[in-house]
Amino acid sequence: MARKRFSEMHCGVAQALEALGDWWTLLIIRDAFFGVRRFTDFQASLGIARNILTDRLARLVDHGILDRIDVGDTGQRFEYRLTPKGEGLLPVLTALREWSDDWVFGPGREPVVATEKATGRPVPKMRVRGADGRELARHDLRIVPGPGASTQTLEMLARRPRAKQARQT
Amino acid sequence: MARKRFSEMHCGVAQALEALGDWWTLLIIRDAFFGVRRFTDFQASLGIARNILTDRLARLVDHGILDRIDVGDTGQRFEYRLTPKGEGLLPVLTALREWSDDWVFGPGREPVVATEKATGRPVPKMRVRGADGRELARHDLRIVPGPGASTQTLEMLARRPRAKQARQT
DNA sequence: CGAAAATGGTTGCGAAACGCAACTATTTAC
DNA sequence: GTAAATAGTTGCGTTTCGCAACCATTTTCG
Repeated sequence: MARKRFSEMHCGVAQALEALGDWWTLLIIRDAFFGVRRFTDFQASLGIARNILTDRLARLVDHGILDRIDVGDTGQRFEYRLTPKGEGLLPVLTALREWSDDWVFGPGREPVVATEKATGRPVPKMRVRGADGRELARHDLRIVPGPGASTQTLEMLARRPRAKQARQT
Repeated sequence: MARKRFSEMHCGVAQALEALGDWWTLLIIRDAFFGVRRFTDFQASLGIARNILTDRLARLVDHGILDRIDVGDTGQRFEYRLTPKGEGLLPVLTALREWSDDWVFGPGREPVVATEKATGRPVPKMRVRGADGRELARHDLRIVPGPGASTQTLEMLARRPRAKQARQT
């Protein structure tokens, strides 16, 4: 058994990772956001092996992230298009891109910039913000059980993690 | 050759994926955000194989996302802690969790909820917003070359993707 | 109409990655 | 001083991945 499945983990991050499958998946979705729809175009754009691409596309269709529709007039010819669920991944892709803009490329070295089509102005960076609009950092947050919390979730949240400071209580 | 490397792709999403490596990596980081710091605790929390955990932690340290620090008073005892670069992943984790809240669990079934420590109120969902604060969807965005654009980037952006509509020009 | 190219895959093979269990070497607790 | 905890490493068998070759339709072009 090579890959462990995350589906049984009752955690949003794990569930998202389960659906997105592996790294190729997000690159496929990125291409889909750019307007790529055809098998051959994904393959040429990403350089992914064809059998893997077949598998990933099928998995994305199973998860309701892409639709596979026959656009052939007489015979069949397929296109893969983002569903609303797939389009909902825009914040995920944006967060990933902005993170590498900040921490991999660095300011002034961004390979691409997102702008508003209407105004041409750059899109401000996405941040976690409170109800008052102020940016929140890790320690400003408290994760509490939600309406769908399982016992597994509860015990995970109850666990007080050890750290060096708390060694001699 | 099993895994293809994304490092040579001049794309922010690909670069982020390169650094984050594979799915375990983000779960490790999620645990780190929850306060987990010890090898054994990561292992117990995730159920990850120990050799894989060793590899992933080392890779995260190489990428500057975690620091491995010796907290031993006499001998050595290690802890892995998020660096600022690692803490910068908060929007990525948040976007993933919110996506599965919206599309996997559904409203009213969220396993966990992020609240503001100061007020106790739930943290509003993160969205891509324009300068005027309005939410932007996929088609409101235009991706243009940034200051660090390579020829590879330019030709990718120049490519007009085929779609069924454009078949008979 | 007929040949060639494009499209959208599937199959087989070798290499790399993964999961599991066992083992090890320090360090800490009792 | 012995036992347990910590932080790994090693070996082995299974799974997945990348590559190249192959295949069945469908479309294009002369």
